[in-house]
Amino acid sequence: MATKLSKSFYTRSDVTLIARELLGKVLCTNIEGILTSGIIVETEAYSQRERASHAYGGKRTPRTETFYNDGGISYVYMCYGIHYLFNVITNWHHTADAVLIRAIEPLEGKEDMLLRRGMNKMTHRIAAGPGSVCKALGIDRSHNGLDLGKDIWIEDRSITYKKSQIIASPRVGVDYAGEDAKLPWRYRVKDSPWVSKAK
DNA sequence: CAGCAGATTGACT
DNA sequence: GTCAATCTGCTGC
Repeated sequence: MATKLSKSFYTRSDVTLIARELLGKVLCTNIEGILTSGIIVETEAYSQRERASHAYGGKRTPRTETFYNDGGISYVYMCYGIHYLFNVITNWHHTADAVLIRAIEPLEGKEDMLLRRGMNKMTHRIAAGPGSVCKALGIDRSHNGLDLGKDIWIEDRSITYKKSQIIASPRVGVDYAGEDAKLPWRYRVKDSPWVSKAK
């Protein structure tokens, strides 16, 4: 049984709750006629209340405009000039919260993921890490600010993890955020070989 | 308008 | 373990 998550899933106010609930959901893309999908096994929460977010303190710049929409749309941006990172905007249009998808376990379209990644056999690194996820699923800047539903969407296939299987830890790569860098807003599935390397 | 730093990755010493 | 790759958008002059 596969159901697309409804808008009301994303517009709730507790971004860390949404980040946790997204574990086990299935991220699907249909880009250039190629269907690929995978179970979300690692996420991070970002809120305008803390400095690690681009939209900290409600800051508005051309790049963060996407945050100020209702939940349920995509936020894709380029980092280090090389990698795309895929986020889901949550909360309502006055609050700039988002969940970063960091790792998936491939389901459909594995061959195409390998092709996009330039790999010839399936390894646990195929979509471990936010840049890798985007590359494997074919997500790029043109998918920024889209409603989740047509090219990119998330399904509930009744996969759930127990609380004891979900590990919360500090986020990586956000040291510049000072004290906020210590918030345990990174969530991953315990013992999953598909998550990115823990630091 | 120039300079800089970044929610990363993968190749190399 | 260390470091370069490479582009966008923000900050400051």
